[in-house]
Amino acid sequence: MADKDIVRVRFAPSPTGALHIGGGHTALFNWLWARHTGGKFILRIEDTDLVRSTKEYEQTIMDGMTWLGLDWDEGPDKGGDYGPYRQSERLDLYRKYARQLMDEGKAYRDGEAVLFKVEPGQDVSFDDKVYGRVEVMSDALKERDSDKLKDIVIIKSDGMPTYNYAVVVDDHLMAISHVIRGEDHISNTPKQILLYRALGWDVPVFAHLPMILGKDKKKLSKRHGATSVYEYRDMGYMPDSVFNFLALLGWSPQSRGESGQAGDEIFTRDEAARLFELSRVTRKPAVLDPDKMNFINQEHLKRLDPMTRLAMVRPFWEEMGLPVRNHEDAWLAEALTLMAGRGRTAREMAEFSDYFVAFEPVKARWDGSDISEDRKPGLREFFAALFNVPEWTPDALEACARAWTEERGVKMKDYAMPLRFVLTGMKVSPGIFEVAVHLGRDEVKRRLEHYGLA
RNA sequence: GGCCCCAUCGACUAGUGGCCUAGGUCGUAGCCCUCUCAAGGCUAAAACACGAGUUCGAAUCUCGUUGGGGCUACCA
Repeated sequence: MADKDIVRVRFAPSPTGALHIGGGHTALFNWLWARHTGGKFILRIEDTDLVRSTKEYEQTIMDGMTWLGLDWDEGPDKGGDYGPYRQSERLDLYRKYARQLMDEGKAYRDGEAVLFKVEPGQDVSFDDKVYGRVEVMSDALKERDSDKLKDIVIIKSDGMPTYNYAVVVDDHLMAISHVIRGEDHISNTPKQILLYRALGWDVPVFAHLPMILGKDKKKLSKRHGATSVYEYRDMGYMPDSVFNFLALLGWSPQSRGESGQAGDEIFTRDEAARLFELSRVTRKPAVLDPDKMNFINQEHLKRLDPMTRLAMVRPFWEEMGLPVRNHEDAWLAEALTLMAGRGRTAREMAEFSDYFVAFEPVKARWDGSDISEDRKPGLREFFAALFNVPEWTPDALEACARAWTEERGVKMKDYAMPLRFVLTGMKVSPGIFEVAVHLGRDEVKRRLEHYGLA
């Protein structure tokens, strides 16, 4: 069969919440492997938990994946040759194989439920692509605090299949070649292997991924702050950055050259897909480091072309209620170019550059009262000199300011800082002459006049 | 409790017996640059959990200890 060698991987979330950072990590590695090998990436919705699953969450998860740039080839919304892709729509399949197992005497009814009989003494070890050989005997599948072997529930009393059973039926029927999932599933694998064997099916290749932990080394949860990918979006992180950051958790690009130097850690999705190797995935659980996330985001922000950067920042300016529409896009984009390297997220960039969009925020945070009256004449003189510069460019303004202050034996700082406050209302900003030039003579004059300095 | 997995600087990691007086990145500290803050450049501090063994030689192999994590649901 020609299909035999093609890689088919899947991400199988439960629609019981938004796309979690851990889920995103798993989806990402599946995507990486599919794209690296030219295989297929399948999205399957595991909605057998009737009480917790909702269609809204299903959509939210798909939106989250799309935001991250993880496109799938087959799924509930796209269809495909192996559908349906929602477990709640595959109930007849689960019943069919449960019946087969019962007919063969491998499973039995217990009330409304169906249990699979676990026979002792079976070697259910497997070779994990990441963890290597995992040795387990079926005798380990015991009841808690007891030596009794515990049979596996495959159909629940409500008629729905259990996770361990449905996943086997679906992965086989959907011709999944590699099961790439979180390390927390390593203990479930032996049970699934038992089921594959009983059904007479080949087991897929398993590859478990290290867990993502919080700063306290505990499994990531709400306590740790942002846990859904949307929270990262709302904080102003770029999808490319979250992707890049997540890819670096449990994997690193091959060192390049004989120098032993590490490969570049800032990369695009396509570069990651090209470089990705399942064999280079780590086993150690990884702790999420917000500092590194910030750094990676800043790097991606820096590499953006001006108009795309504007598209990232604009929503935050709008959210702040600034009159973004009063300006040309190119002018706003240029303002953000001046901000280069300042701000680690789009939100920070928006907050640190609000004075370009409007004068109101400046007035709101600085009333000018900390400039004493006796300093004003000198400042007015300085600003007047600036306005006399024929060429309104950063270099010309700076040259003028430098000459003017040197001539009088005063510090440039004592004049540049007041100008900074007048124009931005902040003590930090890009080079103040660049800001002045970008705002334009008229606007600078208007702001100076407001503070009685022109 | 039982079973399974893991263990290199604060964090992410490179490393598969000699190339390691352990490399890179983030973060931290200092210096340079400088109208501020970033950015950028340079420098520094910072790790093989512990104990046995195998070996001429161990971060790398084996065993044990300790410490983490996961599973042990008619949740997924």
